[in-house]
Amino acid sequence: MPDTAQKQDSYHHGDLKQALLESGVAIIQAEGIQGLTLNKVARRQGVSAAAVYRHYDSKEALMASIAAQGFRALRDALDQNLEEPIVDTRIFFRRCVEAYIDLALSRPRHYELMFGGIIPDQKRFEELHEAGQSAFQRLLQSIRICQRRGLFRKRKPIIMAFHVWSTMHGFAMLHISGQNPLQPRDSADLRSQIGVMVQLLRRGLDVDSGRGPIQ
Amino acid sequence: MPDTAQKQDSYHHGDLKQALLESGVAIIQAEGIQGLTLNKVARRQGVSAAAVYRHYDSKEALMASIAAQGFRALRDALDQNLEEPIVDTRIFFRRCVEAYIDLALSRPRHYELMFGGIIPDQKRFEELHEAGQSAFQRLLQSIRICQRRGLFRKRKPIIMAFHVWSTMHGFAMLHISGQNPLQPRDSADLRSQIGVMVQLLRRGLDVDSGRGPIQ
DNA sequence: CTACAATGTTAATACCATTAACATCTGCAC
DNA sequence: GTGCAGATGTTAATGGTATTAACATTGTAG
Repeated sequence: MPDTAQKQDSYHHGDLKQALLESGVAIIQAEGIQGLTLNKVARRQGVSAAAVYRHYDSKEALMASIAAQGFRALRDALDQNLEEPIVDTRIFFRRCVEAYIDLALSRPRHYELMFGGIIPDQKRFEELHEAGQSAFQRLLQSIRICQRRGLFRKRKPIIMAFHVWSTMHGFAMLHISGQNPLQPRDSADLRSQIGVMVQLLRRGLDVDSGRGPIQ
Repeated sequence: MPDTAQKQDSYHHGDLKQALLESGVAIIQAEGIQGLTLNKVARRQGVSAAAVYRHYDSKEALMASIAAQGFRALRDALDQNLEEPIVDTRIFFRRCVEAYIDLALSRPRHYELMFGGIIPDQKRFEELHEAGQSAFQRLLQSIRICQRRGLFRKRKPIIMAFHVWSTMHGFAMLHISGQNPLQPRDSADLRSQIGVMVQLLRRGLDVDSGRGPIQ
């Protein structure tokens, strides 16, 4: 039997918890949040709906796990960028933003679950809260690198990180919900639009170039 | 009978459509999107659940109307700022951003309904689509004013407007969902955080000050 | 081997959205 | 005014939903 231990024709499933999570992700991608149903998730694994409750306290708890998985994917995407050797800081920053947006747009329904307010008090779910924090930590670290390498001013990095995050998140969310007024036709179009965002962000955050203090 | 015609003890309600909408808004504010139920909306008006279907095709259609109402409120907030005499363009822009954020944070659950992906294909609902467009138009106009008055560069205003919108929207959404890492304690704290955002946005968009072309 | 914990099952409950069939009211043609 | 048509309510039914309780099977620690 391969790594992912699975039993055939057995009363017990093997690793139902993980399997349910994967089914949940698949359903959300295919049918959106409204389409996610415990019955459907269970049926997909050939199991009764009540079986879900042996692994998740509620539908909400399952959704929280699905959302957490999304945050971990976000963290990994940023990590991957952090691991590559940095030759040009501007390119490093651009890749950071691209990694975020690409991930969000590649699984739009999943992203909506993470941020759409479907799960009210995210802090109630330990796993979800941690995953969210860890993703933000990677962004924070990326910002610090941009500061250290002289691309950004040396103000409180957490403030800058939140600003970058806001912009990326707003872009992703508006685009996903069909409210991007620029309506990019192809992926090259989208990429250049991301380029503009990166440029405007960078101008906002870059080192002072002969400008006086603000206001 | 006064303007808003209402009948007492009558089989017919008077203006049930509008009343249902208001109930829906109230429920969402109080209990969140999950708490919105046709039964509850109807009960609140002392009417059967089926009565709702005389005015809205589906629960989704009611939610679309509620969301549209939110977009109109957004439009009105921006309009109000546009109507005031502009003495300082920087202050005008700051007030524009403040108006947006204040409105979003004053009715967070409502805002989530508008943008959280709960209503999948917003363009299916004429009223909703129009309301969204009209709100964006006001933002666009505000940006044009900032350009005309020399605060912003004279690039395509739609690009700048979308960037500003992304940032404001991301800020509002992250804050609402409890993911603002700065955790402002009071409204003064929040206001200064908005101030930072405005400043960073403005730096990104302002007229070139001795900088060469980018990249 | 045996008892127990883990992990499945079925069946029941209460709520939900939606629809069909029926009831009442309002307004308009006459 | 009379009466009819359409608008706007009603109740009752259907099928789906989350959740729980009571029961069944299995893996495993002793």
